[in-house]
Amino acid sequence: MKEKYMITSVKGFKDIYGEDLELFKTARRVLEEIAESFAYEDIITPIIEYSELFERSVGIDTDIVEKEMYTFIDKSARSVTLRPEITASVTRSYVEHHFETKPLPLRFYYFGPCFRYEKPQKGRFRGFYQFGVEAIGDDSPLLDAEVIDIGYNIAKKLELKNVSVKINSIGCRKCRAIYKEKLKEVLEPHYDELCEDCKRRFYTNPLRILDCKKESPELKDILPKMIDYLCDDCKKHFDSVLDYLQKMNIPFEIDNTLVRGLDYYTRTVFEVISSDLGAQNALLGGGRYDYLIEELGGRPTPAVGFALGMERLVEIMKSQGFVGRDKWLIYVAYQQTVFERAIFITEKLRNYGFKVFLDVKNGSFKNQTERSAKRNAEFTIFIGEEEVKTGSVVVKNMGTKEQKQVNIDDLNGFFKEQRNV
RNA sequence: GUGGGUGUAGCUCAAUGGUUAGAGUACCGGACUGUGGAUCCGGCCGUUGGGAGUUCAAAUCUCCUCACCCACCCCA
Repeated sequence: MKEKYMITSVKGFKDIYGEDLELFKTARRVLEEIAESFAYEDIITPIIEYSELFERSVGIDTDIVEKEMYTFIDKSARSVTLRPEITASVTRSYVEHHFETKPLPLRFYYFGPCFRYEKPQKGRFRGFYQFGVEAIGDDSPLLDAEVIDIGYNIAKKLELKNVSVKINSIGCRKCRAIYKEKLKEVLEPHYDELCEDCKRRFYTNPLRILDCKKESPELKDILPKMIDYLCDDCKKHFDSVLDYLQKMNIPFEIDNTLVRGLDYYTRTVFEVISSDLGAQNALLGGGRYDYLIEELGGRPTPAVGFALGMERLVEIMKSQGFVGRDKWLIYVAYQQTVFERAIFITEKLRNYGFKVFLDVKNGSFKNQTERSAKRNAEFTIFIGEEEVKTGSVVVKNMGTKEQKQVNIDDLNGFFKEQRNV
């Protein structure tokens, strides 16, 4: 009871257990099934990488690299980092193992923990799990649409309410550079009207001013739209992605203010957002990253993907009353005098594949029935001297309170049948 | 890094600056060895997050600090 010296989990890191873990596991299973159904292949990469990987991929000027990485010097004096995201690792792996010699595009999905040293709040932690997909080696707009389709299917399969798909194009390095200049040109006369954050953004990342919530609508109205500045190829690509989405019956909203904070994105960017998430409303986010592979030393290779926050997904499922609890449990109540029969039947049922609870406490049947109820068992089976004589057990359905005598040899069939009801 | 909110028993919460900080719930035991989470009785549970100060007297007032939550920034 003395908690003075209690050691807690590290700030921003959480234990996952109980109901949350059930949802977590259910979600993970569904995500992987969907990715597999799109013929994506699993890949596991290390949770630690040389720091340079993220500096070159995520971008040296981004918040993630500037102040959020768990970076340290290992015993051979190399700078290593706990991964803040996984796309960089997958592309590193692609280059390192010469995956370009395989039939392209390659399609991967991944799942694992990530680390960012941030101030925790709703939907944001220092240790969190990401699921994601990456399709590498083709610039077809159909591949963009396919990746978005996976994201949309996740929401559909898990019956998520209040979610929507937002999409935008931020162009390639040619047209985005032109757009940035134009944006600054228009903003310059209004520099003094900008909020403190935007004054900084004006120099670091002017695109960010687009989605600032503080700026006046009048100012935003005069800002040029990226779509109007896309080069012919980017425009064609974006229109084609939208066309595919329509043909695939995926509802979406074009959001001209959608820009993303990682440097590697090009052309298509998208998010699936939920109103159940608070300020951190993005369930998943991603886009195209056509320059990343060559940035990491590979030959120029276009790619597209997204990452999804598991904790956020679980949060949505919880707020929508999703039940993931596996309640299938048989509680064995027995009289102490027939323990041997009880343990025999228990093991038999376990071998049949059922989840069987054998209490270490014995007590009266009343007592044991109470314990069974507290454990949320679906069934209680009673084994006493009478049952031993007749070679049967009494099975009680704890939900309906019905009970019936079942011959020991019929138990497997009986419970199999119950499970299918 | 910057703001705001909250810290009292495992959990949910009480307690005008004034007895030994209390309830409910959970847990354990008994009533109770052939059937439901009940009821009754009993037990266990606190350096009031931590530290300093004001005061005859602090859970309560002041300051500092820590933790959690929420928001900004940014992101999954």
